[in-house]
Amino acid sequence: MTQESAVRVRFAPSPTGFFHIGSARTALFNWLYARHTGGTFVLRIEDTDSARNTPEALAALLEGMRWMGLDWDEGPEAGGDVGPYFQSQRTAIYAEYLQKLIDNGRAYEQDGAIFFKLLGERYTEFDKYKNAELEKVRTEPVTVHDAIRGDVTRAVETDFVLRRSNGDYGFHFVNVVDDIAMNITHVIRGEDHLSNTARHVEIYRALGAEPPVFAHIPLILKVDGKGKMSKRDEGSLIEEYVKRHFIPEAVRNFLCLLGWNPKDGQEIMPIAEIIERFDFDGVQKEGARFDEKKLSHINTEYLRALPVETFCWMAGPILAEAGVIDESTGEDYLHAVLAISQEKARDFEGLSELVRYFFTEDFTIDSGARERVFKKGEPMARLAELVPALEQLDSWLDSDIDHAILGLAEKKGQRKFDYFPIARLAVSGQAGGPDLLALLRVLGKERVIARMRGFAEAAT
RNA sequence: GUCCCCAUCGUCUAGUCAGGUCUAGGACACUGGAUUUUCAUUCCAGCGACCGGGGUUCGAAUCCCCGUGGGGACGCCA
Repeated sequence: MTQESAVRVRFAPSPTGFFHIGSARTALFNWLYARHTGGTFVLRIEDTDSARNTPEALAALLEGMRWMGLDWDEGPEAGGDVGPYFQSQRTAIYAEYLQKLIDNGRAYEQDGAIFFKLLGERYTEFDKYKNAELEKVRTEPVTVHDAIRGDVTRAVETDFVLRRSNGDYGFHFVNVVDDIAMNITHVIRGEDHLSNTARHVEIYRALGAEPPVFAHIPLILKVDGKGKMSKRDEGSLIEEYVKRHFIPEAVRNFLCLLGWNPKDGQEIMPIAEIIERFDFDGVQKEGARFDEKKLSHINTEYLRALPVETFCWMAGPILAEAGVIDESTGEDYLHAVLAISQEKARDFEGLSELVRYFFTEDFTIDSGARERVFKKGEPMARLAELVPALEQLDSWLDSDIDHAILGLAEKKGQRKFDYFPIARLAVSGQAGGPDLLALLRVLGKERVIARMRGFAEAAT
């Protein structure tokens, strides 16, 4: 695995300003394969469309890659021997390869554009889809050897544009030229390119180059409805998960599982293990539907597994951003709150609401929680008994509080847990949250007594 | 419309390539129960699928064909 290999894969996005989940997974699979084989992962920017390619768009892309933990060996900021890694800077190379095809007799000019010339008998046919008379070519069908799907045979029957009349080069051409010039050995890309591949192979052959190994991975489909997930769909942008404070390793782990699996049911795995086990044999052929419930589950697992120090370090900025804490918040107190909250949290997105009452006296009493607590027993009576009992305490450890409540219960002929729900409600306004004893301890005696008194007064 | 790819629980999937061990396994979600001071965790149980039809075979989720369904490609977009 760590052995050097000749494998060279590439991820060739066109910067649009967003990092689409499908692109992210294509990048991920390429990266996994490179790391698995000890090969080289190349990042090539397909920025031929100058109109929509901005520095911001590129930055967004690179940021997304970094967030996902996908490091590239060659490309922007990394350099490499076969650059430049921006298509916009490679026109001289394209011109050179195009000249080869012209010299070959495999390219010709028409209406100011340069077309690729297919080999075979020509005839004219009315094409229903394009609703026009078209010149078609009876070509020898091309068989593509796909590492995931096996042999796929498809014929290309119309000449296509290599260079547009405005001087820009077409996608199919530059894509192949770059892959040849960059010595790409494995092309791992979305299944939407499968039909284009025959065209690409034609170009390889015309250029006298050996086609790489192709591996077409399944597409990510909409959660509901038809078709593949597009940038307009909810949840389709990596940026969204960044904003919602998902754990990048969790998102990456989830994406690995969309279309690939290790066959033994293992799902949550350190990336090193996934790298070791990743191969084309485990890649699915069918499109996969994006299931955010599962993503959330994996994210929660990662969250709970975080070392408490890491959890605190990650939570701080999020709580600050939500206005739950500020510079005046004590380090130790914050740490204590987070330490008892981590196991109850599902995600960073909901953490702020989960812990808000720790940091303000201006919290509300949840009506649903209130209803539940008041459903049975005499909570107000219990609360009235509780306040003086707690007030007497000199020491405020979990065990001290526990003993006090237990003693009180025995004296009053109640059960210990007759006091718990109302205590929690009075100090937090909630019916759920961290372990009650820990919660009271962290809140501190003063605050607990004050809140309980306040609650009792408000109720009368 | 033409061509290409695909087809197991609601979803992600194992099993398909090398037919029997599959009364089809796991995970998410959902439901119920146990534990529990709340919430959650954990544990147990339940729900739930081989798209249809033909064939081949002693035997098919697995192989073949047709149908249907889903996805994709058919730009002087990438």
